[in-house]
Amino acid sequence: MLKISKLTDYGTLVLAQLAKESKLSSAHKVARATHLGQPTVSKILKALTHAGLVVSERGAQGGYALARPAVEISAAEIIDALEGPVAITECSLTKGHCDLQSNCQVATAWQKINFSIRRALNEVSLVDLQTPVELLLAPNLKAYLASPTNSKR
Amino acid sequence: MLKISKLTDYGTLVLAQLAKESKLSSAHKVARATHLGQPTVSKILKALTHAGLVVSERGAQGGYALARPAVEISAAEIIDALEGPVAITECSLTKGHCDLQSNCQVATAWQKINFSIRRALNEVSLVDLQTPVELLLAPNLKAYLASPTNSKR
DNA sequence: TTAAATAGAACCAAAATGGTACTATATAAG
DNA sequence: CTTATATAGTACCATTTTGGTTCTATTTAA
Repeated sequence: MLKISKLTDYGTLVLAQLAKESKLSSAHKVARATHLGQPTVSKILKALTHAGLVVSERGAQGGYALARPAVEISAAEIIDALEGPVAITECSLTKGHCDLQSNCQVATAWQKINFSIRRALNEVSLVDLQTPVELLLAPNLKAYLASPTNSKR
Repeated sequence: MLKISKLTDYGTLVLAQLAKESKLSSAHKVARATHLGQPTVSKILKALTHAGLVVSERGAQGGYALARPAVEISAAEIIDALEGPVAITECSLTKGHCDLQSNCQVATAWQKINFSIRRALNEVSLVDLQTPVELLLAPNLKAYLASPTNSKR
């Protein structure tokens, strides 16, 4: 269904919350602010830390903070951090019993589409994701949506 | 993981196969040509028929054929047919216990991204998907990939 | 009448997902 | 130096989704 998982969605909330704070925030605090379960928030923050999007400090008065300015955190990175590297449809016939190149080329086509989507997601930053109202897409996608061919909703 | 399911991938193979034929093809025949299991191919063809991408004729000598020229079948339609309507990350807080508009706006952002991806997929036709070698993306995405900012790699 | 097909539903195993729990470790503060 | 607070890491489990099969009913050409 080409959907973003709940975890990733939550992750965005969590990151957006961190972006609002200048100091370290504990998982507990973030959980309260986002209305999410604390264990879940912890899990997410661990993953985000592991991916390098967030830095952590252990011990009392410890917590989490964005590793970089929100502008420098992309949607693609968030997805990667929480859903693992984008697993493109792997050719299910890789085991050698596929002689029809034409078929494999089809698989490659999806891969390219996926790759292009990734590129697009690369251009969307956390700031865009938390921007309230307006269109927040990568420049070219913005233009794409604005083009007459695609404007009739 | 933002991945296209195997079924959808298979579906593309199946559709591409139908595109090669001018007459009706039985599920059995398509299965042989694509190296997929016949029951699986049948299931896929049923779904594609249900979605109106394929027409069917029952009885002996029956089979399936594309309902329209391959150019008029989009990647988005294929995904819709085999994975159901694109289920965007639904706001998990819809039940009313979410007062923080700021959070809900974040959810909306993903929805918009998803929507834009859909738009892009709309511009990719089955013909593009079976085109062997070259880039086969929607015009603006093509331009996007070609732009200097994104061309390294 | 029979064989070749699709239609439709139900079913099942395996994988992915969402969420929780538990143990270990680090650190600030009393 | 002890304790409370906090993250790190792992493992676990229930639920859902996915991939694939099977079975029955129906249609139609020969």
